[in-house]
Amino acid sequence: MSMSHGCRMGDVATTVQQDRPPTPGQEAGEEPCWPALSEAPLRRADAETLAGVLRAIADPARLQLISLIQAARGGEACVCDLVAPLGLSQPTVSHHLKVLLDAGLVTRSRRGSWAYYRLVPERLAALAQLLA
Amino acid sequence: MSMSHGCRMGDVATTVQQDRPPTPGQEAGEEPCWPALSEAPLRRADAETLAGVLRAIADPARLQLISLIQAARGGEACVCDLVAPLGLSQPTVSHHLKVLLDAGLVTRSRRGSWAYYRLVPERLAALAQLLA
DNA sequence: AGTCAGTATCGACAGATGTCGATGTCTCAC
DNA sequence: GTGAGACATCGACATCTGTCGATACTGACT
Repeated sequence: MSMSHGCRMGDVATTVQQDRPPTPGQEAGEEPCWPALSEAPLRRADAETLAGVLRAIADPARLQLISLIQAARGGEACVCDLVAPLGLSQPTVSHHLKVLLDAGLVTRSRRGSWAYYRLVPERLAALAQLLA
Repeated sequence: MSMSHGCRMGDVATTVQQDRPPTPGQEAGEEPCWPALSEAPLRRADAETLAGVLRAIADPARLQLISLIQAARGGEACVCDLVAPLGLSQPTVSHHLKVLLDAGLVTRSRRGSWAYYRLVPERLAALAQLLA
């Protein structure tokens, strides 16, 4: 009870994380859905969850990362392609990507020694719908 | 030049602020518009601007404030109505409201000794469109 | 005038966050 | 196996941020 909106929340920091390369068909099967901002008294716990995801994109470096990944060939980019445009150190870029990954906004797939990051558009769309 | 998107940015922290009560017809005349996230290489300055607005809503207390204001009678609420539901001190609530105000997400109008806050839906909508 | 209620600002503090260099881990090529 | 390259993690640091109590401000009502 008390969850009037018909979608499960949670898993802000414990999402996708598909590190296993042999399971590529797993996709983002969970519909990304949060309680709409307009649903009257937003409970504190829900607000924390939403804020967690929003905080992930409320950073200039991470916004640039999202922009760069989306504009990249095939909609994916490896870390090595992102370090130079951002003008930040490789560890810092890796850190930001992890934040986006934990928020479920990007997925990671390793090919060889490269790690390719890809957006999860449903997640972004859900966020957008939330504000509208 | 270099601003390919046809809308002006800036004024993240120096917006609306319509404190003058005798000018009520002034509304949010400025169309709230930012460079879409999909417009290829997001420049650092633009990313900072966007992050500034996003950071304003990336906080549980402020999300609850937005929710409460929207749900309030007449679409507006005074500080006294917001302190109790949030479970935070009055100065803290005032602080959060100022953050939202500086981001242009709410407006303030004083009537008597009360300060009524009201959402700027266009601003929220612009933010939503940005992610979609 | 004086008082009081509603808000805003100030100063201080603890905790979170962005950043880096150093180091660890993994994969491929030789 | 050795080495090199790509990436992640760790530890440390400076800065930002949320929170509060104390205080100042503002308008209304005696």
